[in-house]
Amino acid sequence: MASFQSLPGFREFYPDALARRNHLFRLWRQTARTFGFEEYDAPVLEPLDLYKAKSGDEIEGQLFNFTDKGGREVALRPEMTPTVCRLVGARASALKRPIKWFSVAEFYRYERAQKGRERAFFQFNADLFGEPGPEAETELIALLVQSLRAFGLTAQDFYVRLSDRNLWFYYLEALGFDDTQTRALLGAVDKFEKHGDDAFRPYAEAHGALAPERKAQVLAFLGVKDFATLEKTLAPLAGEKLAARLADWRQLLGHLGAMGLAEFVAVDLGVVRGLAYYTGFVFEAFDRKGELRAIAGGGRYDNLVEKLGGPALPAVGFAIGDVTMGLLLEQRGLMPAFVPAADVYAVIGGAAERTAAFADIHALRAAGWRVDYPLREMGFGKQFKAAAESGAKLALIYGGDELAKGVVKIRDLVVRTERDVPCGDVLATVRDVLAGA
RNA sequence: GCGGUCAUAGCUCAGUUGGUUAGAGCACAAGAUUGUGAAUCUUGGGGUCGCGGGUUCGAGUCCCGUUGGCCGCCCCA
Repeated sequence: MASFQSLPGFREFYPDALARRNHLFRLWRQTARTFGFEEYDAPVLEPLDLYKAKSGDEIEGQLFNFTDKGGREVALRPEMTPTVCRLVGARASALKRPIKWFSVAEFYRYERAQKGRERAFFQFNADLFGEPGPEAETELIALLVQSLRAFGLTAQDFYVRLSDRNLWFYYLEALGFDDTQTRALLGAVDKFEKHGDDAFRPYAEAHGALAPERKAQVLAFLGVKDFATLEKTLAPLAGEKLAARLADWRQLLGHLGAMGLAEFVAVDLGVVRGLAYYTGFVFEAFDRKGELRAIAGGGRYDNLVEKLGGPALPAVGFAIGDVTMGLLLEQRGLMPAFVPAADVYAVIGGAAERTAAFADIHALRAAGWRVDYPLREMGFGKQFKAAAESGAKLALIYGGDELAKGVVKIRDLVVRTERDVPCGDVLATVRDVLAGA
């Protein structure tokens, strides 16, 4: 047993685990690029104030933060949003619009590890800056859906719940709630799915118990699960803002439908996301069975770039975490088994043959083929076993008999045939055989 | 931060009311096998039984503490 353990919530990636992680990264990157998003990265360590400015002082309890040797208050990044807002804000006037950026990065949160939650984890973040209309949400939600479908997940496996904090504000304003009450009520809505009526207790303590008819109206809106019901519920509250907002909804749902993504998107006003900085559409991706934590979350945050010192710049973004995503893929049998496979395995007779083999081995590797051979001298039987286990398609046999004739024996390990090839032709022959296969 | 539960080999686990030198399967390695394939047989390496303390003639086993894993609460950007 090792004397030192890794820290709680920090994972070690042995080669098979890293192969699975890289599988996520590879398809995330590939998908983002097909949507025209560009990759960026930024420091892992940031000023503590960057996160306090965005989330308030209480965030400090959830951060890996410390004072560095220069007396700076710093924190390991717990998320990418403030950082990307700073990057984009600093060059906003020089960046071509729309700004479509993504990153794959590790984050750190000082929280208790649980299923689907670690203290160090990776996220795929995608953000679109500079577009105030629902065209931005269309792009982001389409990218989110495709980033999950790319792994083989279907509409039976996951869906995106779509909601709108603006509509909640309009609705509650029309019901006569002021801004403070509205924010408290959104907190209750956020918790309602999990806590039921208890979710309203903090509101009641601050503002007095809700009148039964008011509560019924809140619960009715919270329970809206399709667009027709949404329109019907809002019909009595006609107004210009509301009409324009419903037009945004129609456009967003229509465009997602045109992309063939309707079955992945569910209207659900029960989602508001706890974060106060979201300003419009919000969305979360969940597994259909409801067994796991959220797979992804995102929404519009039109005020954040300015709040963090940049120009006013509308933005929409989302993040997918690697932990829940990995669990879902394992559950659905969609995580491939990654077995490292060589292209060529060299079977080598003895010391003299070894010297002759090295020229070919190195030349093949330099040409891009993965070539393995036994590091130490070994019986032929064992070498052929190793060749088979290496996954190689071809074995190159450097035996005394062959070299005496000036040839190398090439064995096809799949169909089990052999032929002699002149020593000088090995590279060309291997290339022909492997390229043809 | 709070509560529950668990911890024996790389992995999955067994280990009797406390009793000699802690076991199995898988995995890994060597041999059978100095020229042909995932088999088989034989053999081997690998453990301060998470860590620390206590009770006892004697602790993997009982008690206390601690660390870590898992589950739930808080939180979840």
